[in-house]
Amino acid sequence: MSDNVFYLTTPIYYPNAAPHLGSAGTTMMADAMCRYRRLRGDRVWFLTGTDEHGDKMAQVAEKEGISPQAFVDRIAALYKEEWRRLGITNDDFIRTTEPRHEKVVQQILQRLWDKGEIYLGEYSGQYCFGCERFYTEKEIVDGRCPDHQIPLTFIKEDNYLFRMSKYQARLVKHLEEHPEFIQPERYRNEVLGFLREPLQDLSISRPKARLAWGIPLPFDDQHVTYVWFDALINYVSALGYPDDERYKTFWPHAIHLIGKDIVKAHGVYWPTMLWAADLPLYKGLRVHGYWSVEGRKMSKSLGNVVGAWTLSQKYGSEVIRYFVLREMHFGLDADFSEEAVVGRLNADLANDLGNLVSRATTVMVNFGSGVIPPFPSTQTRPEEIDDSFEHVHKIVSESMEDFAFYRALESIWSLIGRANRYIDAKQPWALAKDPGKRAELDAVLNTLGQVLNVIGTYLLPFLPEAADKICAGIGASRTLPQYPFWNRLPAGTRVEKVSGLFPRVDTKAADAKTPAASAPKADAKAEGKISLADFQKVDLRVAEVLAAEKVAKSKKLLKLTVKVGEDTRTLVAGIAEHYSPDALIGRKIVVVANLEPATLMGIESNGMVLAGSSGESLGLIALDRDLPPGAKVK
RNA sequence: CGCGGGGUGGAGCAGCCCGGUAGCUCGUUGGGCUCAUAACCCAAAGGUCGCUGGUUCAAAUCCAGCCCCCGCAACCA
Repeated sequence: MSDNVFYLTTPIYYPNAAPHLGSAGTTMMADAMCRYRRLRGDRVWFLTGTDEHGDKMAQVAEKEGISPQAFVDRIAALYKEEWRRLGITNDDFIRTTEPRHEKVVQQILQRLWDKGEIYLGEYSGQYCFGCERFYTEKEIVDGRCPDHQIPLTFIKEDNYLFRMSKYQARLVKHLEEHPEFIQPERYRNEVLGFLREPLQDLSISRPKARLAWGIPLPFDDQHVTYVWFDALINYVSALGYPDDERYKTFWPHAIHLIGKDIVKAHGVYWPTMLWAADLPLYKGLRVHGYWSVEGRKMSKSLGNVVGAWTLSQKYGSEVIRYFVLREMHFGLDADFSEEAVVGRLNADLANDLGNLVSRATTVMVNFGSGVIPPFPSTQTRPEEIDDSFEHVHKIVSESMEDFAFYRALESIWSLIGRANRYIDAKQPWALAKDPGKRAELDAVLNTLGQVLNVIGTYLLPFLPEAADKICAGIGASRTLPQYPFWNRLPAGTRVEKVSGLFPRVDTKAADAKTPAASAPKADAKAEGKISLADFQKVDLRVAEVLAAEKVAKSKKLLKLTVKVGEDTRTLVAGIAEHYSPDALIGRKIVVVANLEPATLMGIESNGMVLAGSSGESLGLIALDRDLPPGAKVK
C-alpha cells in the first residue's frame, strides 16, 4: 500500500513570461494529485515556485530598465496570482531569490567543497557573448554561434566542477534496481541512454565578472552558482532543510512531477548531487509529455503559445483543468485545440455529468419529498450500480498511483453513464404516478443519492468547484466513500436542484478563437541601424543557377552551382523545403558574393542566396528584368 | 545507417511489455423517452490493426526487413 505521507513538487518555473498551457497543465496535474491524496486522508505537502536566477532574467530586467530583483518580484507575483485564480492548493511557493533558499544552497555547496566533491578547474572553450554561454565543438558552426552567427571567442576561466562522473555507475545501478524511480518507463530508458556515454563532471559556477545574478559560492565570492545547481535544491530548501520538521517528515516521500524537457537535470544531476551531499534520494520522478497546439509544436517563434489564463477566462478554469487531465495520457504528448476543449466540455461535462446531476436532483426534488428516502427493505440494490462503485474505487486508486488521470476520469464517467441508463430504465417519473410503486421509487431516489455522492466526492480532486456544488446539493460530507459504498449518504439529507453546472457551448460561438498569448514584441527601438558604408560592404550579385541538388542527409539544404560574372561557385542554401532542385536550374537569383566561406554538412558554401520568408513560406528574390550573371545589386 | 515517438473503422485515441473473439470517445444513420442543459437511452453502419516475411495451433500484440509521418539534434551563409 501507499504511504500516507506524500510530498509532491512541480518544477520551479522560469518566469520570463506568464504561465502557459504547459506550466499550468503541470501545476493542475499536481494539484489534482494532491487534492486526491488529501481526500484519502494522506498527509500532503505540495510545493511549487519560481526559478529566478540566471543570465536571461538579468538581461530582460535590464531591457525593462529595472533591477533583476524588481523584475522577478513582479513575475513571481504574477505566477502566484495565476495559481490562485486556477484554484491551485499549493502549501508553499518557493522563490530561489529568497534567503531561506540561498542559505541552503550555500550550505550544500560548502559541504561539497569541504568534502572535495567540488574542485577548481579551468574551463576553456568557445564562448558567445550574445548568448552568454559556451558552445561545444559539436554545436559550433564554422567558428560561429549558431544563434547569433557572430564569431565565438576562445576564453579560459576558472570554473568549479562537481564530481558528477564518479556517481555514474551508482546511478545506473540504482535505476536498474528501482524501476519505479523514474516513470513512465520510456523516460527511465532515456536516462539509462544518457548514462551509456561517459558522464562529465558538471560545471557549477560562473565567474561573477560575467554574470552577477546568482548565488555567490560560499568559498569563492568571485563566482556565482550555476542555475541548475541552484534550482534543484529548492526541493529541499523549501522544506526547511536540514532542521525543520517538514524536511524530516516529507523529504523521504518526495515525488517530482516534471515535463520531459528537464529529465536529464532531474534524473542525473539531482540524484548525484544528493548523494554527494549525503542526502537521501527523492522517491520518484514522474514525467509527462508536451502539449502541441493543433498538431504543431507550441513555441514562441510560431506565436502559438497558449496562455492559461486567457483560456480559463473563456471556458472556465475547471473546463481547462478537466481537459488537461482527461486528454493527456500521462507520459505521452497530447494535442490542444479549442475544438477539442469544446468537444470535451459539451460531451463530458455538459451532456453527461451536468445533465445527469440536473435530471437526478430534479427527480429527487419533484418526485421525492426533497430529502433522501431510506432504501426500502423490500427492494434490492441495483447490482450494476454496485459494481460501478467498486470499479470507480479500484480504478481511481490504481490510476492515481501512475498519475493516469485520464483513466481515473474514464472510470468515473463510466459510472455517470450507468446512472444515466439507470434513470432511463427505472423511469422514476412513471413510478411517481403510481402510488403502489412508492417503495420502488424510494429505492431509485436513494440510489440516485448514493450515485451522486460517489460521483461528487470522487470528482473533488478533478473538478473542485463543480464537485463541491454536487456535494452541497445533496448534503454530502465530502469524504471519500469507502467500502461498502451504500448508505454513505444517510437517508434524510436535504436535496436541492443543481442545474447549469456546465452549460453547453455553441460550437459556432467558439469559432472566435482565443488569440495566442501575445507574441514577442518586435523591438520598437530604432537601434541597430547601419551606415550606407556598412551596407556597401555587402556585395550583392545576380547569379545564374547552373546546377542544383539536394544535400545528402539534410532536410533543408540544397547545393547550388551558380555563375556569378566570370566565376562559377558552389553555395549551400537552406531552401530545400521550398524549392525542388529542378525548379531552380537556369533561374537568376541574388546572392551575397563576398560572404566568407562556410562549411555546411561538409560542403563549402561560398555565398548566400537571398530570399524573403515569413513563417512557413519562403520566396527567392527574383529580377523582373533579365540581367547577366554578375550584375551588381544595390 | 544521429536520437526518440508514432502509423488501429470518417476524426482523436486505448490495447502491444504478459500472443487467444479489435475497444473507447466524438461523428453518421434509424428508433425510444420526456425527469433533464436541442440533453439522455437503445440499435445499426463503418476497420486488410502501415507493408512484407518469419515464429506459433493462434500475431494489432513476439522477431526481421521495408515504407511513411512527427519531434529533437545536426545543417536553415
